[in-house]
Amino acid sequence: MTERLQGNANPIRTALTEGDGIDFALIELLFFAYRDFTSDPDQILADYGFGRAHHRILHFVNRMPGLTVAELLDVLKITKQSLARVLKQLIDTGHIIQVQGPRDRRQRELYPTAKGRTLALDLARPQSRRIREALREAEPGDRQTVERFLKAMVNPELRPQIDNLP
Amino acid sequence: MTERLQGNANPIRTALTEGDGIDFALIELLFFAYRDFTSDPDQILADYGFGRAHHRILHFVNRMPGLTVAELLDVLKITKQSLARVLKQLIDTGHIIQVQGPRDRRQRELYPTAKGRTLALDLARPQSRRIREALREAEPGDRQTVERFLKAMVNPELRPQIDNLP
DNA sequence: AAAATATGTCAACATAGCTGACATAAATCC
DNA sequence: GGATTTATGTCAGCTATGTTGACATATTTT
Repeated sequence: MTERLQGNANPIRTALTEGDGIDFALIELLFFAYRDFTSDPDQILADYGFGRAHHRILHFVNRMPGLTVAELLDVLKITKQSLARVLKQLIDTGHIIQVQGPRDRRQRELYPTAKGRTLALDLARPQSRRIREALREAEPGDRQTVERFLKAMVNPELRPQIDNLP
Repeated sequence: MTERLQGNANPIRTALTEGDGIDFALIELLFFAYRDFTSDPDQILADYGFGRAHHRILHFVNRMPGLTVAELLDVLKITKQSLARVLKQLIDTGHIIQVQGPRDRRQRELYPTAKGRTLALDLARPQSRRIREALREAEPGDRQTVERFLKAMVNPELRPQIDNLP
């Protein structure tokens, strides 16, 4: 009665395994795959003093040129204050430019410059190469299987975001 | 000659597409899938005042009970100072306990407590459920296709880390 | 006994997120 | 046409998680 006053502090020496009803294999594969997938662009970004946040903004501005600040916030799911700092840097360095909305002049349409387009491609290339390598020995239908799985991992209400891309 | 003194600042109005030789479909699917995959545990962690860093530590301590601090640093690829702060919180809250290494008494073996095991399971369950749902209408071989793809996305030299898990 | 190793700790710093409050210009509503 | 709403920007302060560098302690190895 005198021991373990604040809860059971005994070490558990057995490992959690698939036997516990959890799909650890895929949980861990997703973790490791994403870690290395993002490491490629991270190295390039470091040369510019940029981070992953810059990458995401640059990516979507290149994929959806002319999108507004509000639309970008919706895709990234961050606050405008958080976006502002990073976006400002991309504008100051001439990777992105803002154009006043033609219909609604309150809006700021975001476009890449030639410089921003080049960087976006430089960042995407090693990621695309990694994917190509990973699929090199895959069977014909495998690519679509992977696509279907990843899409099914996305919240249903957010899947339209994916379909809206070119 | 007077305009555009500092580089071409013209907006590019065309979108980057698959036609540019980049696998945007899978790049974006990985981004969205991972974003939502991590959102499940993030909500639970917030109740404890924990973040993703706590989750990763707790996960691997539960999957490899008795691993040393050095081994954990190797898996997580962070500095010991960064680990220390978060690990200390998990120890102070009774989720993890340290045991002096039996052979080498400099080492600290890390074990989950019953409380830490419970939380690890609570965090893994929604992720596992999401994966199960995503595979619900998959064909028999599809799971292995996805596993093979994700593993192939990991840096070759780091794949042994995956094989070392139970 | 000396050197190397495993861990812990202190201090200072950077990035990228957050909340809350407030400002401005433009569009919309009545 | 005045009031309200909307899109964006900005200031200030806070948090989480990472970094580097320096140094301390205990223990093992040489």
